[in-house]
Amino acid sequence: MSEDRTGEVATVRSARRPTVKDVAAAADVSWKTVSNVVNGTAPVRASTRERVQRAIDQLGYRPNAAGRNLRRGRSRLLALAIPEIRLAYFADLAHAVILAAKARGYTVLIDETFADPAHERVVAQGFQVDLLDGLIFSPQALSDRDLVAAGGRLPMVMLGEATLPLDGGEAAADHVVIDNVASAREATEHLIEAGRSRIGFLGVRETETNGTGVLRHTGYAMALQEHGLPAVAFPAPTYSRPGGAAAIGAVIERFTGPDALDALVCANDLLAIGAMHILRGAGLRVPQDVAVIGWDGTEDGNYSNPTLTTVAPDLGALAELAVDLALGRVDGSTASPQVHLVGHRLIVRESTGGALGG
Amino acid sequence: MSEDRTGEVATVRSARRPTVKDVAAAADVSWKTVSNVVNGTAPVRASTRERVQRAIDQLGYRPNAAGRNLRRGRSRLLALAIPEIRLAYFADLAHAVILAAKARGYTVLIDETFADPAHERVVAQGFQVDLLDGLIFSPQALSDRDLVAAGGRLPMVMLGEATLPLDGGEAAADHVVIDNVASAREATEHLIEAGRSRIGFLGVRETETNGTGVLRHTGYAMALQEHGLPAVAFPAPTYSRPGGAAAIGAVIERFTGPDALDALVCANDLLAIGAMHILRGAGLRVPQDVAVIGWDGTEDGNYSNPTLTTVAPDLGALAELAVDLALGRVDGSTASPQVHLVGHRLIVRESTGGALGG
DNA sequence: CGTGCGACTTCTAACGTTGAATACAGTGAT
DNA sequence: ATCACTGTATTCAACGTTAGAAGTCGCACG
Repeated sequence: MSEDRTGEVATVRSARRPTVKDVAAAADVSWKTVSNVVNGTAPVRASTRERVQRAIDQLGYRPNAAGRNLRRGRSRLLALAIPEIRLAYFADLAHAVILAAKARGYTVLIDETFADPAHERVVAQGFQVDLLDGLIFSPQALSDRDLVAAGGRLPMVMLGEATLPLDGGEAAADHVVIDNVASAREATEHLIEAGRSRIGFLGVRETETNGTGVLRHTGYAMALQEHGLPAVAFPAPTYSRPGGAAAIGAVIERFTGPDALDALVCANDLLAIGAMHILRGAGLRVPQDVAVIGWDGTEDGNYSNPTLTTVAPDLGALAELAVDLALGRVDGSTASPQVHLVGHRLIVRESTGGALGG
Repeated sequence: MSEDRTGEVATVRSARRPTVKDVAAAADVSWKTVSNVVNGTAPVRASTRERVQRAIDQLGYRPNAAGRNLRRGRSRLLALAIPEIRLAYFADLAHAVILAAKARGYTVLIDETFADPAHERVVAQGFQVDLLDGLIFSPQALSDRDLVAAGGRLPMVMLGEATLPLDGGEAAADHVVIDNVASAREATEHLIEAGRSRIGFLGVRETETNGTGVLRHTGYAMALQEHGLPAVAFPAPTYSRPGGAAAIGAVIERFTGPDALDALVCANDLLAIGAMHILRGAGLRVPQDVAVIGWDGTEDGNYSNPTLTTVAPDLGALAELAVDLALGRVDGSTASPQVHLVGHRLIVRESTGGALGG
């Protein structure tokens, strides 16, 4: 009850940050008792606990993370490495990962790799300084073998399969992905059922041999082949709106004339939106002249004009699984690395003939 | 030259993480020399440095952040607290902050507050655990006086003026903002020059008395008053696409009939896109029937249909200034808190009669 | 030949925290 | 009164790093 005269629970600010010892002195107990109060490590008499708590509030004490981490050997920090946060899909992903991590008492640190191989290598090694408990990685430039080879002791979970071995070989690290081939088949079947027959694909990249784009293209090609329809693929420089615009701008003549394409499967929503932008500029109507479909289920597509049909991954499940796998390895699990599939669903909207939607 | 037999620069992985002492043993030098090599603290002979470096690479040694931070009293971590990363503006902002921080040797940790007052208070106190060197905060629920009062010893920089005192009083913390009143006047003038006379505003919020939305509304109202035109404001539940859609959906009759509004100033791009979505659903054409303008300069607006006129803040400058201010206070500057303005520009696109654009 | 310098080592201490082991009451049973 | 016991509270040591001081060694230079 030795409140100071200014009354209330006044926060006292001093130059130096208070340590557990300052609190101990203020509460007239040993610093270990303060630690026990903070961490619930050992039983503390109610009256003592209150006294300590009051001192903590008064001094504005908060445990120092460096000291704690050093002692505990854990930082409760997880990094999420993605190509670029401005891409809506990765923002959605980051959001889901942040939530999943927070639910488990972890904090997320975001690293943008810009698909730079050198940077990805540094990330795989754990950021030059040993700070993290785990890493969730959405690589773009390097394969998972490269990364695991470069990699350090850090528990690492991969997202997307820029890195997935096509040959069915064992994964070098845990992966969490949607079934890209299957979803691409569904998406393409959807267009065929809607009566389209000259269906293009946008989003292969020269530099990739087994990435997401390649797998989606594979599913697309399988569906077309089953129906005896012709396939045609267009490369995209980047998986972005400008990338989609540039790619389609370069081949716009394929959408006019007698053999004009009447549908376009795009490797993601951004490419689709960039493509639609150019199609519109060329006087083509979506979906009347060209049906368009994308991936990722970003909110954009629900408000675009026309609204965009898309394959939406179950990001919540993906993030939770990724975080659990990473933290599992933090706690010493040594289960052999696996590829884990999470769900997806096709959301039909205007761009393939669906309704406006909400 | 005591390479092991497997040759090359093989990465050796052991159970325990190597420490500076392990490296020292491997390189046959004192641990102090290793430290000197890592930090460049003292001159080391080139040959020795190489030997140490080889040991570092071989063992995969990376300095332990906890130990280092504890000793140095710095973590080189900065937090960016924003309402939600999925909102494109905040993703753009995060990107800019991450870049600016990285250029200064800092890493960014992102916290989503969801505009929750309790959470914002915890953030202002520095996250329960003393981990950060500084905080860049885009508050939504609380005023800056609340936050500074709740706040701890952490250098804090505010973005946006959910918190800016209207009375011209001294700021309680550093702020970095664009001139919202002026930019709103420009935006509104732009519509007036384009011949619009019944101009609505979307994006006031009941709970705010001096936030961004309020300031933009102020500039809007000033411009209309100067031209003797009537003003009408619509509240928005959230600054999001669904928020904009819901808000305009509720007042859609104001856009039809004899007194129909012919322009809409929206407090941000997301509201504008949500609004355009509903207008389209109601059979109204943008810009022919209603001109629409937003804020933030997000990429969406450059690919929407129609493309969206917007006020784009200079995010690069904003982020750099914010980071510099935060780090300045880390290094002990005690300049009195100020409001710093950064530039903005009006980008005219289709939604107010401009061209399609790139 | 000593002096001075560069390169390195050794030693000490400290950052703030917490697990383990230990001390100390007070209580109740014997 | 003695002993064991339980509930509290304390002391000790260690996590990995780096700053500083002081000392060692060899070599070049005056």
